[in-house]
Amino acid sequence: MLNQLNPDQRRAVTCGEGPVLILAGAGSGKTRVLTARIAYLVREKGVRSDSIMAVTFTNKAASEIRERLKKMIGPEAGRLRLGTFHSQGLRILREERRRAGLANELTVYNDDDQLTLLRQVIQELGFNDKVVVPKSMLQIINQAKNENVGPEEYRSTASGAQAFIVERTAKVYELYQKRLKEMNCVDFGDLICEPVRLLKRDGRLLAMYQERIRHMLVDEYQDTNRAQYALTSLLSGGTRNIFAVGDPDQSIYGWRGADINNILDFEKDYPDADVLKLEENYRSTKKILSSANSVIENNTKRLDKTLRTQNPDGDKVVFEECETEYDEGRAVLRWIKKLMSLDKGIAYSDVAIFYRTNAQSRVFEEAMMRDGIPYVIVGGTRFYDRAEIRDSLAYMRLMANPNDLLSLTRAVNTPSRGVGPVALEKVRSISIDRGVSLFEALKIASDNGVIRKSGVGQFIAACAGFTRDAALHSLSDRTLRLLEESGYMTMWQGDGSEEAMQRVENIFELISAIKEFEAARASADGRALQEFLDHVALISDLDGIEEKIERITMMTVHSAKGLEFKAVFITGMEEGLFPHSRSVDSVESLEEERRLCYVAMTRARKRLFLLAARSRTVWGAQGWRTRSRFLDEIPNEHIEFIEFDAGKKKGVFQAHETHYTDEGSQITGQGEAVFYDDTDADWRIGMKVSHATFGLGVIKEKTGRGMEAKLLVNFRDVGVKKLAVKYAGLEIVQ
DNA sequence: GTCATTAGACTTTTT
DNA sequence: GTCTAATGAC
Repeated sequence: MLNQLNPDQRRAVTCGEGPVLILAGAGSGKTRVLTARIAYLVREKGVRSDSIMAVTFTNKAASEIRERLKKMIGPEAGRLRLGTFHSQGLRILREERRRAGLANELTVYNDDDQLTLLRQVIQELGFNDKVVVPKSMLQIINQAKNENVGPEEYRSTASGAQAFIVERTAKVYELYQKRLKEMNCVDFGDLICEPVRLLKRDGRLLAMYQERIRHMLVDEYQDTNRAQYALTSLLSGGTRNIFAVGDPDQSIYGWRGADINNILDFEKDYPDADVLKLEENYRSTKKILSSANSVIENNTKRLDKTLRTQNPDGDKVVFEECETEYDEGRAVLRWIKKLMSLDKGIAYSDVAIFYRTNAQSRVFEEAMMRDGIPYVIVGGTRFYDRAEIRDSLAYMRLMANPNDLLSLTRAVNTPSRGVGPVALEKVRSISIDRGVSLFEALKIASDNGVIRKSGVGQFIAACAGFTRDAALHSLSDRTLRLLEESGYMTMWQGDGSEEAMQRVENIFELISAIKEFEAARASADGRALQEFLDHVALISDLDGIEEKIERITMMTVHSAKGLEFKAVFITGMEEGLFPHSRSVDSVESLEEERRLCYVAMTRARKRLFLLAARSRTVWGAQGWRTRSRFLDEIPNEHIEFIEFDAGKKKGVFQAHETHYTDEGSQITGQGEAVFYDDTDADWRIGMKVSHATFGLGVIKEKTGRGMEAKLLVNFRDVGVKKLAVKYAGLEIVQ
């Protein structure tokens, strides 16, 4: 096992006890080291595998580590405490509930559920949701939870002019937490915060965990937030055997509360820590790697680290500037075809298209579809986010947790069964008065005529059937029957529209997912429902990528982390998109964008293509673009520019399949030419111009077209001026 | 209470 | 250019 590692990797794997930080550059064998370390501890050091906890950020990473370990240490691998932060947190919460003698009912809310609950809470408190905006509240509460700040502590931050606003937000936060608790629900943030709170409050519980966990290993340490940091340091506090692996250059989740200081300050927190670097890259060609290195070197807040490789030089990085986003799609398509014909060793599954925002995927999807190139889009609208799936899950969640008000509200009134806000309020008060669950209260309300409509009777009967048959039938069968007998399926089967049929199909796909889940479980017992719901709450689409299937992969740059492909296309290399416009006003967020770019570039093994469009339609309006500053950070000797053909600039462009009628409506067809007003192309944001009296300047903003355009120009000597093209007599400076 | 229509927001990234 | 939430008519 150790023979397959290089000296640095071997040193990392075999280092002694105590805190260890491994700074592992992209493609340097990070997962391999983490895996080998666990195997080393179990096999060479005789550490019991159930005393090792290893946390990752994605299920994919966790299962990859588990699979590798199965090969190295056999069935022992199954006893490791290995999983995502969130799954480990949930496990601790469930263990604790069991210990406290509470029911196993616990529902994990995602951000949609959070938002629904927040809207209710804001209304209940009598706030105007135009002033107390649910989305902002969600953001503030999530952020507080990332930083491990509870409602009381949040309230104590109030001071000065902001005090009133903080106080108001604290009220929302407080009631939100109260409602969650009443319903036996937790949100994503709670999965980390709540265990931390429990461990801090209960010294005996903490001692028990610290006794149990002898070794803690953390993957992607640069992406941990304060709460996750607290959790890992608490749990590993007994032995201080914390083995953290990460790369500060790949920290891309600052917006989600990741605190890059957790890794940068590791040596401060653990002065006796061993810090080791892995700087040999096994993935990319020299040209790709040094291009990526020269981009990331522009960041100021870095730990000193330079990746090197013994791989061949490879081909130059290609940068192609296209006219529009549709041309960008065509350019990628053309390159893919070219790659396939040139290199017999390359398969569709070796190719990936990356973009900064999900909205960009559409054009590529259309391009691939037109030419019959098989593809898969990772992320975007998730399967489990579709309305019909969320409905079905609401039925299931209500069965698992009869106090889950949100799921009850959704399920009981989909399809509508005459239970509006008024009836629900009655149900709620029955539940409080008689001390019964919400679902029980619904039954009572239906029996004594508070709710008259017959639909509710059918609903309750179907639910009762689900519970009654628990011992006789599988979860998947019962779920299907629940959806059929309650009248939910009929709701969609009624109309024969394409859309409704798709929805029914999706529901059957959910049923097969349940079947699959049941088959993978060792035993059939009463916990299947709860476990399935936990499973879907904590998975993402990324976990479902099947690598062997012959198709190209399209995804956001964020989802690409941890993956690698022979050929990578990074699209939309434009200012405002990459770096994103919402990230350019602060150095911190700009540097995060640059790290994101670095992550994207280092996914490529053999070929790297960068693309940009000179004009792009955003929010339904076309706008001119300047190319990304990151492109200028790559040395010229590594890059091959395929610039937009300047010869075509004057005159007429051809060969757009989309064109516009006089009324402005869009027609898609072929063979029609589209004429561009070439005077319009003369003025682009970022372009250098010269004025007779003001001198040299750069165009900052533009309204209008061609000679009618009005420009905002930042002159080198005299500052920003507003100019009308018609009168200004500007010249373009090349 | 229900349904259809409209207005508005949204598009940075996700466990 | 798409989806959702709010609104108003019945």
